[in-house]
Amino acid sequence: MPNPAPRSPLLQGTLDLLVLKTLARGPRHGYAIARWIEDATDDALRIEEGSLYPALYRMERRGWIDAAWGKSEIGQRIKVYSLTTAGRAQLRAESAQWSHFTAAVAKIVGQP
Amino acid sequence: MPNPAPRSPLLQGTLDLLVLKTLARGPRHGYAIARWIEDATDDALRIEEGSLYPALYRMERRGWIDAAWGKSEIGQRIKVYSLTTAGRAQLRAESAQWSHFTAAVAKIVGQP
DNA sequence: TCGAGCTACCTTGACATTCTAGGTACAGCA
DNA sequence: TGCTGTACCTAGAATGTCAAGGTAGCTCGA
Repeated sequence: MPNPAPRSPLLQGTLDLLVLKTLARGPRHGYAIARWIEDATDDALRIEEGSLYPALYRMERRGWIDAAWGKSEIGQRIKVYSLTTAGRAQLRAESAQWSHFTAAVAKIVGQP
Repeated sequence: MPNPAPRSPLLQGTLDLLVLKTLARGPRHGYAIARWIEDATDDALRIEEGSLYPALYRMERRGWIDAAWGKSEIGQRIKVYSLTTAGRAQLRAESAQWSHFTAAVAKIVGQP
């Protein structure tokens, strides 16, 4: 008896790349990063907060991003993230890896 | 102190698609599926046996593939997998999902 | 003034998947 | 005889994502 299929976790391993690339356009706070990615992809990519904040924490721990507390225009406390030099290198590496990977998948998937 | 980065798990969620697509070319046994994917991608994709066999078992349980014991040309016992009708539908669905997803990522990643 | 709704952050626990590292068995060959 | 390659399998650990909760403060309308 076939079990139902859960939604497939394609985002796995790509979230870091997306966040790094978003921060490459300039510093942003967490919530804004998620909103920007969703907007830029017409909601094709939805970033859950339960994935985002652990990811940001992880990347900070690895030295790819820096965090600084600040205030939004309306006075809310926000945590602003920016790319470090190591983060920039990581972005290049993950970018290359991503295109390498998709090219390989295309060799299998992209044919009759 | 920055921690080292482990290799990122890009394959996550894509293995099923790769296996389904491989089986769409005709029945194959597990080991041969892995070899074929590695060959077709010039070793860009490496399929570990510890990932492959659980994945095959999973997909069989979900009714996407059928398994049958057989013998290789040199008399080794092999387990030959083939796509079911449900598997063919799943392949179409995952294919569509994959191109949808990569297109969305490209919107973020693929620009200056 | 009270509450609803939004921004913004965070955490816990469950879950799925992959990988490492083992294991078995047998065939062919040196 | 022992090595290499084919072929299958599994246990345990690690990783990452998600659902679902929570906090706090601001704005705006009733």
